[in-house]
Amino acid sequence: MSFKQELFSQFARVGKALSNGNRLELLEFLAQGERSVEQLSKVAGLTVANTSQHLQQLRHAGMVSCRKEGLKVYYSISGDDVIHLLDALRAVAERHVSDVQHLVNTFLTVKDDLEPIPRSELLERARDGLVTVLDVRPPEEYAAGHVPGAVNIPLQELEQRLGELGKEQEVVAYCRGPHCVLAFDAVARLREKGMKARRLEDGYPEWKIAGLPVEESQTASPE
Amino acid sequence: MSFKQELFSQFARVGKALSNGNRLELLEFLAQGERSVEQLSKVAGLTVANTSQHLQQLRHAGMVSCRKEGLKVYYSISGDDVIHLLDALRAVAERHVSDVQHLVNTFLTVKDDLEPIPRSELLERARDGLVTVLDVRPPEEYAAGHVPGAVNIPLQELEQRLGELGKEQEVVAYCRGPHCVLAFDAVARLREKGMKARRLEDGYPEWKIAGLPVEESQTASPE
DNA sequence: CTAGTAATCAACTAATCACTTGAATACTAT
DNA sequence: ATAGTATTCAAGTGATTAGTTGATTACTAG
Repeated sequence: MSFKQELFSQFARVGKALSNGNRLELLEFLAQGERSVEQLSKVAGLTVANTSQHLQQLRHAGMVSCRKEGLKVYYSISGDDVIHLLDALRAVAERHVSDVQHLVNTFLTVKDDLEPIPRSELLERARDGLVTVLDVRPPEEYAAGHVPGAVNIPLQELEQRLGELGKEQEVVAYCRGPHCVLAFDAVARLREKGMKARRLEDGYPEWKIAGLPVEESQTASPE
Repeated sequence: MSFKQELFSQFARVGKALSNGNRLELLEFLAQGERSVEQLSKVAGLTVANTSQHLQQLRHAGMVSCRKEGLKVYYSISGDDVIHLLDALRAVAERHVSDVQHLVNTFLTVKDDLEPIPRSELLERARDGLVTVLDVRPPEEYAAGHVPGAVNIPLQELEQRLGELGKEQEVVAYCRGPHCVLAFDAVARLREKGMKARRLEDGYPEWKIAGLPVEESQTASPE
């Protein structure tokens, strides 16, 4: 029954795509929207050639697709099922691998205080002016699409631009996904300054997939 | 930001667990219920030592847990989220990796005729006596739990025991999971004999997770 | 205590993988 | 054409992985 083995090794090809930390990081960035090879290589801290190789593996596993436009090649996640797969992977890692829990716990000062706010709640509370929505991703990613009304302050600039956020107002921060550290970090820093801050559950890709409204800036890269 | 890298490599550990065909096969068997190392090694066609090593990797990734009883060590899937992860993996592989589709297509004579029947439909149609439910897994797995009223005829015996299935009655076959070949094979053979046969969507683990009723025989291995 | 069984461990080989480097391709602008 | 840029290809190296084999541990039955 060689058919069986063939089949399992095809599945394993998808598994292999998930077996490397750098590839998972690339996938997390790609979950934001399409990106060029160069952008991805910078953000993941890899050489361009290496990034290209990883992307090709992901493409062979059917997880990303690419589109050539002029000189640049834009890669993107090839379907919502891939995002679901990534979330399922995260769920298992988070629930079972105690090291992950430990990492998250030690990174955050107080865990229980950091309950994320559900997506469903955010929209109405933002509309009522009860919270300020803070997008801590880099401007390019913000431009490509963000939660309506969100203020964009990249993490590096947070300390200087604290004034832009109301001292009393509760801040809800979000970033790339449920385990992107940016929002965790932002919340931790805001809390250090004595501000009320929470994290949005998950991140922008999940928000978008959930069918909630998004806003795009004019400088956005083409979708 | 070494925290980020740590985190991604923890996720990658789970990904690595999914990166080998034999491990995926072991997981599929484990999705049926708990199994001893020896059972698993036989069914996957691996040596006991090698099986043990794979199982330990899975355990490190938090995907399976084990329980020692006397001489034997019984492994089992450590949570429903693991089954969801496996399904998400399958979904991506199936949808995107054209080779898988090709494999499935060539293996089955006519694809469009082989639409699986949804779980929800099966129960009522079986109750009304419209279909015969056929479990083509080995007797041990059948004994450990099966769809109520299902007839157990392992694939090898199918040809001889054809008489047990009504000639006119439609047969719905199921096995271990959405891509276990047993049910595909059974349907193909029954159709060759001119019988009406379809596959149940997914397999037994998904049935059980969906909270649908199951039946257990007295010879079942402990759950 | 002894023999026997289930599982794991330890040491090893062949294969695969991640990453680097330098060259090649594909496209754009001058 | 020519130079310049983004990406891919090809070849090589060190690290990791899959699987084999034989020894070792943990337990049971006589």
